[in-house]
Amino acid sequence: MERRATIKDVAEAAGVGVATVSRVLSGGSASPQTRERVLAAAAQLDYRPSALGRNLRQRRTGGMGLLVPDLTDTFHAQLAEGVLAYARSAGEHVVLGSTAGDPEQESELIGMLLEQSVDRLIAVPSGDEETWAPAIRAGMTVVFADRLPARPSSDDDPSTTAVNDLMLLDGLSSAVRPRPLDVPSVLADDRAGIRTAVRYLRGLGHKRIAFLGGPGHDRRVTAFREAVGAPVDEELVVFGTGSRDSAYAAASGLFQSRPDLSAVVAGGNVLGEAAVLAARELDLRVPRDVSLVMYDDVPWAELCSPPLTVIAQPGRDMGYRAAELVLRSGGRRPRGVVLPTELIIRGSCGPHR
Amino acid sequence: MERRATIKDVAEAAGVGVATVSRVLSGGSASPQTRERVLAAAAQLDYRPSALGRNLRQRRTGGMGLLVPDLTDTFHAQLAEGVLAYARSAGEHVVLGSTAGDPEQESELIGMLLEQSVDRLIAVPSGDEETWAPAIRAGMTVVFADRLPARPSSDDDPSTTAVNDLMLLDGLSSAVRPRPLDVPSVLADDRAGIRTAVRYLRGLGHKRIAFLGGPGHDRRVTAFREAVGAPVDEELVVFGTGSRDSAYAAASGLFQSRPDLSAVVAGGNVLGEAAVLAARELDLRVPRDVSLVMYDDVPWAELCSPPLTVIAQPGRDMGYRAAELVLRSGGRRPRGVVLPTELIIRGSCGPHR
DNA sequence: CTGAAAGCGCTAACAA
DNA sequence: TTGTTAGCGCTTTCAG
Repeated sequence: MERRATIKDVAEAAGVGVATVSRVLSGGSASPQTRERVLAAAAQLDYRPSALGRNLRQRRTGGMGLLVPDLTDTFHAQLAEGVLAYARSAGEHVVLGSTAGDPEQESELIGMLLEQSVDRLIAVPSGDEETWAPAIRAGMTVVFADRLPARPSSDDDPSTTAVNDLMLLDGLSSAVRPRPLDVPSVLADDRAGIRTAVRYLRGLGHKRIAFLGGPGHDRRVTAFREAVGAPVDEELVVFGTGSRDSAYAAASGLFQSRPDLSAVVAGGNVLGEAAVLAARELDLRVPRDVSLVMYDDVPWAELCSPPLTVIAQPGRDMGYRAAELVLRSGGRRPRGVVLPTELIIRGSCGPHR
Repeated sequence: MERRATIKDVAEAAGVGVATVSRVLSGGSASPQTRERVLAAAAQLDYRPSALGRNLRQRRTGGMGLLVPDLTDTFHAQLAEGVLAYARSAGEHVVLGSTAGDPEQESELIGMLLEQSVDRLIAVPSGDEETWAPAIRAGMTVVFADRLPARPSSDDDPSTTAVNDLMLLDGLSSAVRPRPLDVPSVLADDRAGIRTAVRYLRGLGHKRIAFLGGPGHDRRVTAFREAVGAPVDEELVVFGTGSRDSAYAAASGLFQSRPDLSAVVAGGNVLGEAAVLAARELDLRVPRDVSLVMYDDVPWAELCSPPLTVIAQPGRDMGYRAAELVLRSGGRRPRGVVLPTELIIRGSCGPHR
């Protein structure tokens, strides 16, 4: 690798000082002729400013980090494409990490980004607020996408609720709970999406509607409970851990333990996939025996027979907006964004029989 | 963002010189007690060495770049997951770019990586060898995955074939063609995969087998032609440009213009998707009216009715191996790797009728 | 075994 | 408008 030209080389070639080169190249003021000469010299030497020097000087790497649980989940891929699209238009780079939904890996990746001085980060979080506190404390600009980190359970670690004698108690509550992270986010309107789906199924005559959830689907479950109304049949609310296998296990278990259910709402495309597979395996026909609506619109939803009715969320847009937020938050702390979902009716839901 | 501790802070706290801290932290030699004190001070200050300083000093950013055409193509997502997995295990980071199959964007991204001094790059290339020459010349270690850049067409630019009077002609051929890029690669055994698929279809009695290709599928088309044997019915070999729309158009056009075809081999999962959609739209039943085998095994292949027969290539492994290659090529120029494919027979192929 | 010092390439004061 | 200079945080000779 032959040494690349440095700013010094350009300065010499143009017969000016390095500062002038820097100025010209970053659009500062300079006399037309100086500018001309610098530009010529730079072109001549095929000069490309090194981000290394600049980064060190400015104590920060440009670009942004992007942390998702799993790229083979098409929704995350869509989100990533959105982020990349905005980043490209802004001339910034993206450092990608995939966490497998594991808070520990997430922490490590945050640490890695910190080490690289990447101080902007978009994440589909897996860990809870405790996982994320270090990043915030370190001064990273963080934007959450698709979901928020869980509040740490208040009785998780009793020792933290013990009175610390150096701590100024404001006498409000005995359980001292940190206040929620103040981080902007780009979310889909899960509540509306789920509600619409449940109402749709209700309108079709379904009474026993199940919810198949995964990690990070808390807001969706809550919306589901709310939409079906009390009393909620808790056996009809089941969870996988994020992997395709566990999603399949959850779906299959659900179908087998509650053959009386007539519809299921899958909280994400991996769970929807599992539901279709499990139903087929158990010889349940969709929608004859069971109606299915899946969160996430993905290209293959249309390939199923029948094509899947879905709650579409704009994955790509969400990524795009998140990147926009994380790059343009100039000191301000913009509040998050909630994007609309849409119920796309295809063929996987039928009347209750 | 409160200033992070620097190596200097640690040195002071430990009462040693910065060089000593550097040595201890990178496993150099030091007396046990010195080491102890440095480690203690570092822990105490929560010191994390900044990659910025190190990078500048070593004139290179660690990590690697990864360029793929489109992450929502599940194969690329699998590949990316493989790369990320190896990178994580090696403690390296990954800068991701998506090119949309556009050589120009690819060039820009290469430029961006060069600017960041990322000198290792894994790519599913879209541009031809000319696009890639700059990266190689700049001294990047590149590894191609899934496919190789096309050789530039020799009659592309007639001026390059003119005799340059400063050029030493070795008198071999009049058309001076640059020799192929010497870049290691991780490929699937396309030839075997396609051949197996074609033989399988032949065995089922199919005579008019079509190939639905996309950008970068040259090796697959060649294998296809070879497998079906001369004379090849050229109307049965059609291409999309990479987008889902164009894939659909190609598939639909193929089915409509040649209703006599009885089987199609899709060169990638996006094309397979398009074929399924187009067939359904035209009321062609799979496999009754047309048999389909798709390159790439993706989770949704099993969701189709009937489940798709596929030529599986190990996307994740390919990414993993590529990352391994790009990181461990210590000066050596390892030859590439070819991984086996597997024909997974599901339900989308039937006997010719 | 350890420390002092010289940069890596760049930008931002500060002077001229 | 320009040039000079002082670092950013780190590694790495080179002396001691």
